[in-house]
Amino acid sequence: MNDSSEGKGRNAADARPTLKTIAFMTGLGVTTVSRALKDAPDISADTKRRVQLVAKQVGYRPNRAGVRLRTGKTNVISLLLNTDEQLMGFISDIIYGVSRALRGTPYHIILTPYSGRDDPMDAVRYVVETHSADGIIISRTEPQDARVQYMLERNFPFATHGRTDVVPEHPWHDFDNEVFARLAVERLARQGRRRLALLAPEPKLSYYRHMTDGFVNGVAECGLTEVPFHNVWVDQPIDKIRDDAIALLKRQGRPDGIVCGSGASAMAVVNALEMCGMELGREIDVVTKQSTELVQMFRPGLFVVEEDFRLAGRELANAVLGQIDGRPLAELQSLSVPQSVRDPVAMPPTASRPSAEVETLRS
Amino acid sequence: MNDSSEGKGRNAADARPTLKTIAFMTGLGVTTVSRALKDAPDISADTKRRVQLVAKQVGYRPNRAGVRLRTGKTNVISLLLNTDEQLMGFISDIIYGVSRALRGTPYHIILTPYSGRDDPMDAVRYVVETHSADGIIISRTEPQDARVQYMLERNFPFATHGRTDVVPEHPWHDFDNEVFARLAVERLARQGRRRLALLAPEPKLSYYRHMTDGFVNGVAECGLTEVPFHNVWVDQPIDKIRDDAIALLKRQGRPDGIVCGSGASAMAVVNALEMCGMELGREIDVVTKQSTELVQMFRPGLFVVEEDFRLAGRELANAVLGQIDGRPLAELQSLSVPQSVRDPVAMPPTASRPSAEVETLRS
DNA sequence: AAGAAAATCTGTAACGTTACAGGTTCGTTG
DNA sequence: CAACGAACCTGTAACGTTACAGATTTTCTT
Repeated sequence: MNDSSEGKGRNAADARPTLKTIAFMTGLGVTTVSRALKDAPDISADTKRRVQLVAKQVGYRPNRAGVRLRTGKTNVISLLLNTDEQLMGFISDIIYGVSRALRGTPYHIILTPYSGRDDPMDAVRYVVETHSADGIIISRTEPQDARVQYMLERNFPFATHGRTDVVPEHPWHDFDNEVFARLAVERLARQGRRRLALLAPEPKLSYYRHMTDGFVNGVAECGLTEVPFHNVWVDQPIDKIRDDAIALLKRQGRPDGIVCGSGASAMAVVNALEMCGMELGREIDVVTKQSTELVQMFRPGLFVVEEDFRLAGRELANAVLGQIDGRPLAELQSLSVPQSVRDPVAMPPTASRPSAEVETLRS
Repeated sequence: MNDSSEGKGRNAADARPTLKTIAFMTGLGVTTVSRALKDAPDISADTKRRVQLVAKQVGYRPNRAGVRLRTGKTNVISLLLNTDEQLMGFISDIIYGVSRALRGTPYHIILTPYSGRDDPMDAVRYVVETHSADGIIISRTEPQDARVQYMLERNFPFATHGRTDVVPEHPWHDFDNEVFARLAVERLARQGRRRLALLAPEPKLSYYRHMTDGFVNGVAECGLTEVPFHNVWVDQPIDKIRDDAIALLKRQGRPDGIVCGSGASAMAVVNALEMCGMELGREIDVVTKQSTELVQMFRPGLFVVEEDFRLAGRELANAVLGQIDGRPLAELQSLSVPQSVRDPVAMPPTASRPSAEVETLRS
């Protein structure tokens, strides 16, 4: 036994206990304590129990800096966030989901924000180069996403919110925007609407294609007409969306149905309707995504499809963790498929809220 | 010069450069390099320049784990978040503000979420005990906030979103809810409203008192009547708020003006109005806070007061940093005072948005 | 010219952890 | 009874950094 082990460190009550503290208390070596705590095979069951008991008693918690320095493991997941105006709406839900999935694990969540003016690559590079996290979660993926390629090349664990076309494949979670758009179109068709417009995401993003595909196919299958509504995206400033929507509604063959790719943009569209003196549900119907009940509460006349960002956060977190643990790719990819469009709520207060109609499929 | 310094570490191109790398390249000792990089007085200007040049060339970045282990400094600010349903709305803005203020500093943001079911103290204790951050930001303060007392006793740097009555004082940022409520009441009075109700925050929170004080005084000064609206709080489930609001509006002497302590709750209230067949601006007026333009866009008939959570995030971050740097308390407390109520927007599209009418006073 | 002081630089140790390469003890085998 | 192996335990070194207590050289003083 190392006789100086008690003299040096202030093992008194005030300081945080370390392996050394426990080693001293149990009369064991530091190495033994370390191994006992991680249930190594070459430590006797007896010793393990003893060490673990003492460790719990004194409230031992491994020093993250020590572990990180020695092993390189940070026990951190980095959430890369685009902190621009309209994009921040649902991130709180994603955060919630991620933090829920990380509960009970040693992982911390660290935020690495970047604004749209920066190169999104910089943030990724920073985390990878300084190894300031064990895994990364990114969103707003593009079909050929440079960040994805970068991380794949460097074998850095990550998961994306949204699919990509990059090969080889990688962990992701996605909402099925194709199904969303098709459901929306079909619903509007059943309402008797014939001329539909789509407020789509930014064209460079992966899910632009999904959503427009679903929309276009739906329109074709239902024998409807698409009213072009271009150069506007769901995450542009809402003033701009509103103004463009007004222009759209004042055009010659204006739409009698609009599909909105996000809750916030739907607000702008509804605002535009009002300004044009149109009434939701009469001259026109609108289908939108909603991630919080607020959207439909504020505008009972809207058709909505639920998108659960908390679920997305959980799935994403589990995907990165799975990737870190080397689990097979198939388990790390999941698609959340909307099941139906919820009708506008009736004026008499609906007491109970229908449960979310979304289920997760694993590929 | 340590001749083995090149043999051991793989100083090749792939690995991250460390002090040792630079020491080898410059022919100096590791200590000298360390000191040169932090501009220590006992290093010649010449050497400093040389070292710093090389460091920049090779892209040196101090290893956080090394620094943290040696010095105890984590370079992390922990944001404690209550991740319950209605509370998450504006956190993305706070995060934005915090991350903006931390830009260019070595600080990272780490999230420490807790749900309402947990003791909020646990999260604080965890961070303080494991020293997993250099400073903490908390919100939802109570007049005698246990977390504040705990951190004060342990001399742990922090800042609160919301004031407390705890002595000694501590760094905080707050929105002046008293002024908000008074402005709201006065505006409603000028609209000719006589019977006002307040949808206040949870009574145990600090700002419950501020807001009710402002409301009650305003009502008294304007010679109006308060319609009691109790046992409902702004951050309760919005179904509950809506239902209670309906009950309120069906009561005998129902209000003709309502002040809402949050944007989300205002949506519930407006929804209730509709269900009771009342029209915003005719039988009744509503004043609410809005942190995003969406509120008024979606309901142009609302009176709103802007509350800037991004500003709050910035102020809070600067307050913790200031506290860590030992700056005087006076610089670490700031109050954001609303200047006026913005009137409902006219139906013809208002092109330019009036600039935020909020300024920050330092005490 | 000798000594002191200033200006620069450096090695050692330590922060807490774990990989690795031994130790020691004891029971078993031939 | 020597040799072996299994079962357990342990010390050393290293991860990258910085505080500290010297070294060494140069520049003043007197």
